[in-house]
Amino acid sequence: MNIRHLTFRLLQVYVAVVRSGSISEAARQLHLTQPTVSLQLKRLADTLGEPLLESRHGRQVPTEAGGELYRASREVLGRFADFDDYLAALRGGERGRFSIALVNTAQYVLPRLLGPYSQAFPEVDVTVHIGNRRQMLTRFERQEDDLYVFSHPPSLAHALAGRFLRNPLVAVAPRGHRLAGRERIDMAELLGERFLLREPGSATRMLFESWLQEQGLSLGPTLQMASNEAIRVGVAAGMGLAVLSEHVLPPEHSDIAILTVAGLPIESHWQFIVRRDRRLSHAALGFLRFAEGHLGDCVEPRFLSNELDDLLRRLDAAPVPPLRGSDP
Amino acid sequence: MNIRHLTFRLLQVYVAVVRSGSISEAARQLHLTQPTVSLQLKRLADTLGEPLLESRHGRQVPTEAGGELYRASREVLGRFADFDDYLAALRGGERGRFSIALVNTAQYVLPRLLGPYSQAFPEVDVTVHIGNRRQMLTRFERQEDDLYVFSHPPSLAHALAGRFLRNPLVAVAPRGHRLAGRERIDMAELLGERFLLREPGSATRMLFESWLQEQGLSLGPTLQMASNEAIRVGVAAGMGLAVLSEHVLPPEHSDIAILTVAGLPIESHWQFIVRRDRRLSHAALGFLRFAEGHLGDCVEPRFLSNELDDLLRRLDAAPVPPLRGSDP
DNA sequence: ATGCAGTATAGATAATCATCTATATCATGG
DNA sequence: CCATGATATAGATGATTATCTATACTGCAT
Repeated sequence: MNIRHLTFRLLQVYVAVVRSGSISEAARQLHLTQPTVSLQLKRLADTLGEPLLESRHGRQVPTEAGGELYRASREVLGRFADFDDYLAALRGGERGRFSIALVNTAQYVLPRLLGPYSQAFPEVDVTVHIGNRRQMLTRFERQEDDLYVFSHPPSLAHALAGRFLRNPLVAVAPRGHRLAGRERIDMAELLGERFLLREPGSATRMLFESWLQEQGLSLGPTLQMASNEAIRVGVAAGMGLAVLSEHVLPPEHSDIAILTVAGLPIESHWQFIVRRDRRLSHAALGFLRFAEGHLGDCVEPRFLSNELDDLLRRLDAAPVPPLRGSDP
Repeated sequence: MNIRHLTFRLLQVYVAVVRSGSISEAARQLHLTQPTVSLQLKRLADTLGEPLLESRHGRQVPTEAGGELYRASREVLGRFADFDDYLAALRGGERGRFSIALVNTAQYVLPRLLGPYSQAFPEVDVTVHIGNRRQMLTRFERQEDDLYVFSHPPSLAHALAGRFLRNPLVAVAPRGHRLAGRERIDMAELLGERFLLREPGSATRMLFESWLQEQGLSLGPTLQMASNEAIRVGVAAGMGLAVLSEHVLPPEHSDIAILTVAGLPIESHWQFIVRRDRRLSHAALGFLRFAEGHLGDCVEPRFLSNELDDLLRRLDAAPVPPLRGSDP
């Protein structure tokens, strides 16, 4: 038996004949002419090198070999029908996997979205990578992930972006700070104090520093800590002041005060970034659609800024990369 | 996904690529050129409508859909490899089925052959049909069986025959019969006695009657019984005489005497008959081969008359009917 | 940067396939 | 025995496939 000439179509035809017990009837069912089916059967029997059917009392009945072929065919066709279902689920975004890379600060909010999403799509494997802005940029350049969350995206030459959440940076001080509660503090009044800063490469630090530069200000003494949490706790403990994303503060933050500094909060937005040169996994697309529809249910209204519909529209329009996929 | 254009060959190629992680390497293994394999992959991805491979660090790695396709392909190819094994077993006669139709009298010997055979080929299903000559002729004409055992075959226009066993018909009488033990009895001396005969349509009866006709004799009173066993018991009980196949008599038959009538035993041979217009099942062929080789171990030497080698040779030479098989 | 190994694309060709119509053969049930 | 429905065969055709050689692109290692 030469498997090379074996076609799934051939098996389908054969199964139809065995089922109906008649070549002509199978031809009708398959919308083919009777000679076509006859010939297909002959080819099939030729490639297998065994007779498959006998006509008994006018009905086509499988021989010994034919019976086994029928069983094999049904299994095999069934397996590929399953595979087809799998593909459909994959395409519908109900199944599959995607990876998303978050800038550190975003990890305080994104779970609010990812939680309900993976509740709704339990068959999708999500991998979340977290790091500071610089690390995310590296991942982005190496095309390691399906989705990225940045506040300020890198060059959008090969990517599309869609804002979805406001990310205000506020100045914080320990609860009992002398300026806590005062209106319209001037930033210059704070420069003498020690500031707790994230590491270079952090988006929060980058935004803060460029804002300072715009104002023509520069900081006094600083202390560097590579984690928002550590900084928050540090501020509460009186180590100094800081500028942090409002998302970092717990809803009730009795040990920390937000200072109403003129010019603050620094407004920025988180956005989903999608590379245009990498085929977006169906699951990732499904997640974006989910985010577009359910963002309002997952985050506080004051942070809402959902421009994902626009992103999705542009993704639909984007030229699809070739089917074999490209290098990540 | 359009299953119509899916080929087993295509899956083989795909599996080779996934296994080796390289298109060029797969091409080498398959004795194809690299562009051929590239193109096959493209076609495969096109018919499935999903990218299947991504090149990661220079290796071809399946995507989500590709991984599932790989699993499906392996299962499916494995299933057909099994089917191929099955076919091989079928062709080797190690497996399958055949039916054999025996003239009544032959049922006393054939089990000696069928027993060891089905011991040796436990995977073969054998169906044995038993009846008198007339019934066997009907089955033969309707092509209902793979093999037939006759003493005198019907027309051999569409069949081949091979003798394998002597079938002497002897005259039997109850133990104490007046002629028991006498040498050279003349048949005429017995005609006054009642003869127990099989039914018309029986081969034994036919042979006996045509022998009588040759001798210019005719029987006196008769009694008809449709079974060799019944006749044998009847003779032992003194109901009359009979002419029976020697095979019908048990090895020790103290209650019955064989009369040494001049011109008896009537010599005949059982033969296997194979229709030439019906494709012989591999299993049946295997049985004939087994019989040819093991007949000597299974029956008493004095009955041996093995001409099956000749039959087998002629079977090999016979033109093979078309693959789809013909009507039984 | 340079070259190599791997991959993709283009263009060509012979083979095979799927499919048709038309016709012959066969089997079966009145 | 014949009419009818089922199957096989023949011949034709356009589409698809398998496969090649030649060449272009691409990314990694030197």
